[in-house]
Amino acid sequence: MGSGHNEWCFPRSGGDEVTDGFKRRTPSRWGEGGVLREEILAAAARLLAESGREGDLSLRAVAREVGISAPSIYLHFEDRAELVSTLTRRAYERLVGDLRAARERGAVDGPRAGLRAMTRRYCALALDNPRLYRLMFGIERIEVPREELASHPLWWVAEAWHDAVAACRPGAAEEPGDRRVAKLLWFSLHGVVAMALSTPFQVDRQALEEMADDLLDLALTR
Amino acid sequence: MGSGHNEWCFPRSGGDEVTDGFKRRTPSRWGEGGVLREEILAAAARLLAESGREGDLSLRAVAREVGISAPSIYLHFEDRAELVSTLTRRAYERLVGDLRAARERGAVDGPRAGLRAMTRRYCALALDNPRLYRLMFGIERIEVPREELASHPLWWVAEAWHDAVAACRPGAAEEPGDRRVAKLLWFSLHGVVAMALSTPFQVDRQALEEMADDLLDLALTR
DNA sequence: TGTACATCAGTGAACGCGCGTTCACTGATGTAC
DNA sequence: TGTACATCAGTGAACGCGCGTTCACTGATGTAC
Repeated sequence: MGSGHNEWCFPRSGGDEVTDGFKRRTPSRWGEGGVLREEILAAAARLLAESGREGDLSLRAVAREVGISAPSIYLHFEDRAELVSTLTRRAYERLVGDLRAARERGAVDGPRAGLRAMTRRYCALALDNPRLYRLMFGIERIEVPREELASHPLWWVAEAWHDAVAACRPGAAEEPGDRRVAKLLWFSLHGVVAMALSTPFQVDRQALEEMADDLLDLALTR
Repeated sequence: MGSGHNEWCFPRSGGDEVTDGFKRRTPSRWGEGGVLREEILAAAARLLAESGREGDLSLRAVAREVGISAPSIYLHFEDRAELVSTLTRRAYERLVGDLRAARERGAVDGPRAGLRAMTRRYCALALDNPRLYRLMFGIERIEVPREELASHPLWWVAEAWHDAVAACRPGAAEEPGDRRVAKLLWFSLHGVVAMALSTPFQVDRQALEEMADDLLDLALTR
């Protein structure tokens, strides 16, 4: 179904099942404890991608998926909350990186082509990683704690959009206008994507991209 | 904070605490069992409005809120799922009714004013009932069972938008165009509203309405 | 009008479950002398 | 080179919790005769 290269989850390691006789995971070498930390994050990402929302992601399930005991997770994360927040933060980082890279590639044909490429990439990533998209934008947390407001990773995403939009509107000086347009474009795009994911309306990849193109035209025209 | 008339939740009955000595709820009269059913739904709506997502809404909490024992709920609902689905279905019904009513009131100044009124109402309802809005549109269920697809209440909402948009574009004949525009408008509006609710970006009522107006202009222009 | 009985609305106690987290432990890997 | 010890990575058993659901019950309200 998917072309594959858009997927953010990690392949299962797989070799472990063969050595089923071992009860214990052979401990990492000294100083290599970090390896397990990554395995845990990968397993959590896999579970999330396969089914469920953040709320359904349990420490015990993650431990099962990795093949370790549940308490082992506490060697690498303070608690469940830290695991989840690490997962989300990485998702945002990766998203922003991907968006910027896509824009850069597209921008060889001009800033507008760059923005368009970014828009398409956004759609593709959302369609290919629906649960991860929901984790980031699914209105999971209606109230964000005050102290997180300023440093919230969503601002990085906002910046990426702003940069891409500003490049298309060289009528400089009026920066607030750029911000406004960028917000409108991104938010609208989010709406289209979110509705496409929540499914009753069948929106295939092509229809989604058409709507995205429409939005882009509307936002930049006039 | 809120003006009040937009809120969909129900006031707590309140009198019960006084008669704290009673252990048992005095049973309803014969044939009046339905009363408790409504109380249960109201309590569930209240809990949902005050905090939490659908997943956090537990039968036991609802029972506590109503002041009855947990098993009593089974006299009125098959199981938890039926309670929740009843709640959601009503939310959709109410939403559609409200949107149509708002449009009708606004339409005395023409179809476009009607659509505009509907748009504003949509924003207001979402802002005043964020959890309920999330219950309806929060991408809670990424995969909807096939058999629910055709009869999903979201289609009612889609119809309401389509009707309102079609009235503004008397260039009849091209019905697919209307559908397309209606979808784009609604989905975009959803995106703006959803982002406003998920908070890191402070979008107040006025900013939200401005963005909504922009979307309306963009969707209907050209 | 009185009495036996059916019906209805609601209850307390208990079930088994998976969860996050804590605790005292095991055993391999490294270091000091 | 050998031995005692510190350190590190990971574990099994147990805790208390709230949950959805089932069960046999209670007691008031109505009906039949």
